[in-house]
Amino acid sequence: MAEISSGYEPKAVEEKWRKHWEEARIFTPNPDDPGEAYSIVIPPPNVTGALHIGHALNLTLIDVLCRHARQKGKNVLWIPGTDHAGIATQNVVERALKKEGKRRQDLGREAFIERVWQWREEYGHRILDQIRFLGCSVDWTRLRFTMDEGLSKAVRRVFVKLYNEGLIYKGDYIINWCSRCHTALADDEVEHEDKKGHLWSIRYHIEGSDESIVVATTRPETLPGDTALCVHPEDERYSHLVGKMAILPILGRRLPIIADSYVDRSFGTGALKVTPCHDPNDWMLGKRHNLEFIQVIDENGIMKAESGPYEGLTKEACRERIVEDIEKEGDLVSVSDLTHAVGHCYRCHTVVEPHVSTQWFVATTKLAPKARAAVPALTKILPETWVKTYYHWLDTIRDWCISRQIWWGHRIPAWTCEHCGKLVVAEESPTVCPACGKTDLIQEEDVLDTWFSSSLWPFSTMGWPDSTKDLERWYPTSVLVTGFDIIFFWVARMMMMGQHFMGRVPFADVYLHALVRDASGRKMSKSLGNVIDPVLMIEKYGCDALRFTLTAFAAMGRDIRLSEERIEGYRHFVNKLWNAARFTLMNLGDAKPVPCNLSAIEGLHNQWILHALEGAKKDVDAALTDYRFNDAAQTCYKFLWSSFCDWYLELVKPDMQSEDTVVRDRARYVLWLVLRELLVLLHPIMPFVTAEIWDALPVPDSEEKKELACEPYPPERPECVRQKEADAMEFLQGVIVAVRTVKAELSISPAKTLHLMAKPNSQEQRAVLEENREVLLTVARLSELTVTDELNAPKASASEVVSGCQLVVPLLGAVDLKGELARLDKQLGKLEKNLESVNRCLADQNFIQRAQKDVVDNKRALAAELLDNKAKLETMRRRFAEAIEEESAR
RNA sequence: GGACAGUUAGCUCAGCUGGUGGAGCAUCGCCCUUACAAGGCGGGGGUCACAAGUUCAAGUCUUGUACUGUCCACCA
Repeated sequence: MAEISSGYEPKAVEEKWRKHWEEARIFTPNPDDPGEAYSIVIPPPNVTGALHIGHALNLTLIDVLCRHARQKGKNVLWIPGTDHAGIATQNVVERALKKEGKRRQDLGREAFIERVWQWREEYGHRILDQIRFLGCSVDWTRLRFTMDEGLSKAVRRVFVKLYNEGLIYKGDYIINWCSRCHTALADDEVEHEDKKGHLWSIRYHIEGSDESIVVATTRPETLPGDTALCVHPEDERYSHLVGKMAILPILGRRLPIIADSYVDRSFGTGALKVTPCHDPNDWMLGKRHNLEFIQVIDENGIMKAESGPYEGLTKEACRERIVEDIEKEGDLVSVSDLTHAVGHCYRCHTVVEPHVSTQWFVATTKLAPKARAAVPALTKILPETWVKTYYHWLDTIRDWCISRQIWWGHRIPAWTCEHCGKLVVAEESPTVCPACGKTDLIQEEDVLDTWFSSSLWPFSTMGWPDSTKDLERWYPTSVLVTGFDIIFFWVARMMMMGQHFMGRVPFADVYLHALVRDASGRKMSKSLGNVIDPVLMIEKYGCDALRFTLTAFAAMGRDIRLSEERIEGYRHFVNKLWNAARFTLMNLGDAKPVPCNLSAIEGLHNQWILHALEGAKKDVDAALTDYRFNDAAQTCYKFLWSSFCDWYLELVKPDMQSEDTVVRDRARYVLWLVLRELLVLLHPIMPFVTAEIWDALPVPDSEEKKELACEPYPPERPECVRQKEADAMEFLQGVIVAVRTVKAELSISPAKTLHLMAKPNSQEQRAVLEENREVLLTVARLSELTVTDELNAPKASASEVVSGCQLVVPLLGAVDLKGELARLDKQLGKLEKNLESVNRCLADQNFIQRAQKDVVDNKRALAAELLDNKAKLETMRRRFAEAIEEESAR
């Protein structure tokens, strides 16, 4: 296919390659394949999810890494999969049920779970399709789901082992309860948000005395659950009351007054009511002081019988009533405004209620130290700024509440014998009680926290607990790429589980990427209406444009402010590549490229572009190795646009017109080679457009055509590194720019051809100008080029100095001479300023003596050059001023 | 209350080990030059948040201040 259309149209192209990659199973590696192992597990998106921009960033970066690793000859495995997302998925299905007027309880557990599986069958592939849509080079044959059979087996194995080791236990504890989701939540599933509320000060009378203690509370509805008052042991205001009894308002119960240094004397009245069942700190106080535990709010947020007259009220209604009642009794001392942090469920945003109940826990306090010690020795966290956060979390970790009172998830493999009360924890359902031999075994109702199965992901996806070839070949994984928002939920827990069960950390590197925000830096959210839908962006601008944008903005440790305009902007880049390819194909015609000896290649422009390509190859490789995605993208961008398109394609045009077939074939070959290697560099970032162009590109007879996705990274070509020629090219470019500048600033039409006279500063410059005469005439649009040592230019000439080479363009006809004078003055002004600062430096003896020698030498050379330029320009200015006088004299 | 980041051109951001401040977009001027108007060429625009310190030399290193943002935390 040597013909491609003039504007790049992504849709059909993408469709074609997506299908091809999957069908050809290009990304399905074999453990026996050669090459260093390289593996990544996908951060499994929720099965209920739709691709959002954060996924798009995450997946793009992983795909860039995987494709690049493949190019470097590694044996790459990228495992895709989804997470069953317990609470989220259950919520979705419950909502669907609600439309039918049913609750999950109406169906019963089994039927409900059946229903969830059905739902997953029907809708669960959406997110997978979107991963496909993004062009991810995952191995679809190894697709996993956190609830599939293998992973369930892994979960049970882990649970039982941890239980037997005493690292999983069951106990009463105050946990975070979401009364809407009807389940316990782990500490990090609670989001704290500052809310405006009130602080009520309530008087508690002291038994057998006229005295009273005023305490402040933000939650008066918990008052019926009070079982003590607490003050600081050294607080003189209250010390005489410690040990006495206070009377609970309204209910009249007697409350001991205790002392504990936990109390902050300076806050409120320095006295505190203790409600052990409804506040985590009070719970701690209750345990420490052996207080009574009275639960007054139930798991639905309704007041229990223990709350006496308030039984049956919602906790909100109860709050109002209690405040009213206390006020009536005259014990409401004051009400003030207070802003304080209130916990919300991270799934449904309902206010979380501390709740005492029996739950299962993983003793993460025991597993944490090893996971901490692994960083950075065994696992490197990048950017490093997150290491401290990781440490801090592990240092202050509490045991992990893993039981959830929902139905969708891995059911806890524990059974209680109804007869003897024996608790049996086993991988397979026991048929008889090992203690009494009876068969009345009831399984735990609760399921495990979704993150429990996620924490096993790096090895469970590779087939653990079986010993598989995949595990042997690809565990531990090379790198985990994920957002920093799940460093605790997921990363730290995978570290603990990986170390405990595999004996090795699950990944060598952890790369934490930024959050994608909107153009003004706000989080993207549906309610703000500022979400950018990646699927829509792909449809509008093409997948490559989106991918390139995300890569270009993925600077380490910095959030990304994304807007649609940016994606639109990078679409231009994709199109630029497309058109550069069109130019190349057009000029190759039907001819196949004929390789020539690169170490002896002629033509400054050829030498230069090959030299620049070597630099780009090195830079891109180094950048991707260091996870500097933005640098890799930037290098490609600059090389393609600024070097290849802006210069090389223009410089090579005369060659293409040349009668000399040697010149022409040589240029064709270089053009072909540079484009080809550039396609390889860009392919990890923009897989589609590059694959399409690659496909259209002919190969020399000596080569077999492969597909781009399987093409290795281009080899280094030391023979193409030519610094001297690159410098010469820079000079030539300077000359061309000078001519253009003169035209533009003096309002001479770019189409107007001019006579350029040049007085070179050296033999090298002379040679460069002479040897590139054709290029100069074409690209700088000259009518004539005179290279001379004797400048016999008319006084009315524009002039420039480039690297000491004097350039003069006679100005004929209707040119504004004053304009040139102004231009020269501006140039001279700039020179003057530079020279001054350089001279100031050189005049400083301290600098001369203490600075490094080469720095001083460079400065001196610079000063000399500036001085030379200045002298030359001043001469020209003088002559020019005379020309103007002569003009006006006429 | 702790911890961490950020502050560079109108906007979004690069600037590695200190040595005359960069890119993209936007803006202005000129061009439909046979790959590309989703383009080409050229120009303008910055006491690098503020202050002190180290140094011959600071956007770059140190400390402090201000503002912005994020995360963690049991202030009732």
